[in-house]
Amino acid sequence: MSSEELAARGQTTAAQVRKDLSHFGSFGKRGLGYPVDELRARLRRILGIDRTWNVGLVGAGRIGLALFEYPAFRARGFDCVAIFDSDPEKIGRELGGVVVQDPSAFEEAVRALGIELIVLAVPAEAAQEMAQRGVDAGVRGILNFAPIRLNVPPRVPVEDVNLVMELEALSFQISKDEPDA
Amino acid sequence: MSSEELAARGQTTAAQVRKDLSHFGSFGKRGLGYPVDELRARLRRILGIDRTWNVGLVGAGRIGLALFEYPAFRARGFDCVAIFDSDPEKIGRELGGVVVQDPSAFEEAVRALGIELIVLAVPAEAAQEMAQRGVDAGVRGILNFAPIRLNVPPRVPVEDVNLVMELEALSFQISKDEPDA
DNA sequence: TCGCGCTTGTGAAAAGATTCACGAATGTAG
DNA sequence: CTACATTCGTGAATCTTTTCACAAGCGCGA
Ligand SMILES: NC(=O)c1ccc[n+]([C@@H]2O[C@H](COP(=O)([O-])OP(=O)(O)OC[C@H]3O[C@@H](n4cnc5c(N)ncnc54)[C@H](O)[C@@H]3O)[C@@H](O)[C@H]2O)c1
Ligand SMILES: NC(=O)c1ccc[n+]([C@@H]2O[C@H](COP(=O)([O-])OP(=O)(O)OC[C@H]3O[C@@H](n4cnc5c(N)ncnc54)[C@H](O)[C@@H]3O)[C@@H](O)[C@H]2O)c1
Repeated sequence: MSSEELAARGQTTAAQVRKDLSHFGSFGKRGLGYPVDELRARLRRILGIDRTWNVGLVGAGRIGLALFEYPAFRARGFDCVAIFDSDPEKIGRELGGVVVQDPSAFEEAVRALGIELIVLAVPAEAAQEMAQRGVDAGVRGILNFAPIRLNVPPRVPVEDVNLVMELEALSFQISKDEPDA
Repeated sequence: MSSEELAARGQTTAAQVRKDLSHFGSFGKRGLGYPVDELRARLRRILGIDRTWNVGLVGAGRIGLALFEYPAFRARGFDCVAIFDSDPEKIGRELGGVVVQDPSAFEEAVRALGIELIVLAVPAEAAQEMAQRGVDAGVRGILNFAPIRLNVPPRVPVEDVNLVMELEALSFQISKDEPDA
């Protein structure tokens, strides 16, 4: 497949595709394009998704459960192996083979199960504490839904999901074309 | 408040704050900094969040309901005034004052209620169709959770939320420091 | 084997974003 | 009223990203 076709599929340009790929190596064959299967395999390796990641879910509330039940994560190699929630009502309940645990078991479970990524879906007040405890226990990356800026060492990447801001981005794009209301 | 202090809070630099703001006008006073209340008011206006937006939720599944019950949206001016789902089990149920409707009522409701934004939380197969129907009915922006690229006219902004990619971004950042596994 | 049609990989150019640095305002204190 | 300590707004300089454009490589068919 040529960079031209990859670009069309990825909503970008052929030059961009080639430059981006060339940053990681030389994948294509001149006159022929890129061998799709091999390219995918090498990109999976570069992205670090050529393996399974053990994920811990912190907070079994509305968003946490929606995520846990979303099959696409496991299908893409992100395996939620533990759930933690402070609500006594929820502790002990089983969800798809995983039992909700008390947060006091967090550090132990991170180490025992080899959890490298956590999804933080707890109220903002609890997020910083759980992030810190996770990092101390060996967590290497955090997907954060709480609307606060987490303070963690720079070696631990954090991806923030802020859906209110996504809506605000829409409202800005819509409003900016209107001189005045 | 000075650009220095704004920068510290926003994880950026003073020069960046000043350049960004200057792009929209001249808000500060030399020697003094920016008047916070007025700055906030003017930024809200620029972002288009100085008013309420009527939002329609398409798909009352796991993620859709989690979003609907999330109070931060209404608190920030995004008011979910209608819910649509094709599941007969769900149609007619009331959730926080809003009744789940059959998708056949979609266009009518968009017009009647003045829905300008929709949240697409339906399976990927249904997303394009509902996007198109929304746009035809007058929807002006789409927050899309379905893992497909929507085809809509350029005047309608789309914000995609792809949580698998967020996790992949973490795995990449973690893996890239390791020469080899 | 040679020529031809494609397509990559990559320097160079262009465009875009960030940082620097300083003149011009602004309030304050004496 | 003047001197001074601040801090904005903004051109110029720097850094980054994207786009351009083309030599070099590849397979194919004659
Ligand atoms: N619901 C949404 O659509 C949505 C969207 C974006 C962001 N968020 C954010 O995600 C977070 C969770 O939102 P939610 O709507 O799922 O809230 P929720 O109240 O439904 O769930 C939070 C869960 O966290 C648990 N919890 C509290 N403290 C805990 C701790 N220390 N350890 C483990 N569990 C703990 C609670 O028992 C509860 O079950 C919040 O920060 C919210 O701002 C939610
Ligand atoms: N659950 C998650 O954590 C998650 C995360 C990211 C993205 N997504 C995406 O969000 C979408 C919804 O995911 P989900 O987990 O909530 O799925 P879900 O199956 O729980 O919910 C989907 C809902 O949409 C309804 N529906 C189907 N066709 C419809 C139509 N034409 N009009 C109106 N409603 C219709 C179904 O009846 C169902 O209630 C999917 O595209 C999924 O890939 C989900």
